[in-house]
Amino acid sequence: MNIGEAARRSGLPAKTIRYYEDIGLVRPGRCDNGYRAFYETDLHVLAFLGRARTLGFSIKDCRALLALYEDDNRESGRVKEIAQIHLRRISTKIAQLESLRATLAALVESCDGDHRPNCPILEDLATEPADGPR
Amino acid sequence: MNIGEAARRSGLPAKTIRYYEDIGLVRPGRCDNGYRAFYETDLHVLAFLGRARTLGFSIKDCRALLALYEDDNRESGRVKEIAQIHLRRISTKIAQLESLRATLAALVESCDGDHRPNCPILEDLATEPADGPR
DNA sequence: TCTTGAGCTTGCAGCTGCTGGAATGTCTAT
DNA sequence: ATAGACATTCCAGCAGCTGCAAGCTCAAGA
Repeated sequence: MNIGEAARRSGLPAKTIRYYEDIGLVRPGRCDNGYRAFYETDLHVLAFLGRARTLGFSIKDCRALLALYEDDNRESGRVKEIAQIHLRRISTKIAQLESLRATLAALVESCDGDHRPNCPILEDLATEPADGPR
Repeated sequence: MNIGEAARRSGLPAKTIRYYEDIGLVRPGRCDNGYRAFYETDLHVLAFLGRARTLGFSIKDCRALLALYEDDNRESGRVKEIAQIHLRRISTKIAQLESLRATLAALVESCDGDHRPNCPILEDLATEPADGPR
């Protein structure tokens, strides 16, 4: 099948599929006219990638997971490990965002938000140190 | 003062300061030798930017906040509005990540993680539809 | 005075993960 | 023959820096 149908069936934009080929995540064949030729196995790979990306795995993670997916002798422990690392990253990110939200919510709360220029939010921005978790 | 000291005192890398000048967020003077010349007001701006970025405001937001910061006739309502929009974005992001974490945690939980190839995580990746919140 | 080294300058490339556009080629149907 | 829907490649751009390279300037030591 051509890239259009592969896109429709995998849920990924054609552009993204070409990009995935560029970086070696998928290897469709080629027809005589130069068009890419996708088979069912390619579709599986594309669906796999779409799902993994939806779950927030990086392209690098996807590459590793895909290699494991295609390796019949894989150890599931390796897969779990990648997923756990990712899970920890997500948790860390959530914690950071929650801390951020608390700070910002307090600032928003403290600001009258009226027509006068007085604004605790700007005061905080101007005086608090810039450091902290980047 | 030179960029090195401005970097030390603002907590921002010199590279970042140059970048901020490039995109017009800060406008230091110049010495005869071509070196940038920072004054206290520039330092205030840099600290302001550092703090705002730490709070997750985009460069675009920072530009708006900075304009308000420098506008004596500002309405604090405008500042509050920007902060509230950002706050909502953060909350949305947190919700997405939490949903992600739940899905991923369930997958991780279901995988033995041993030396055998059997792996529910890979099974999920290969079979669940790729769609959903991007 | 010469040299060394730190600090400054610019410009360009690269990071992540696509996305858009332009110019061109191919297939299908009328 | 021609329209239009597809396909191809390549180049640029998004955010927000960061690293590198080549070349200044400046201050201190031998």
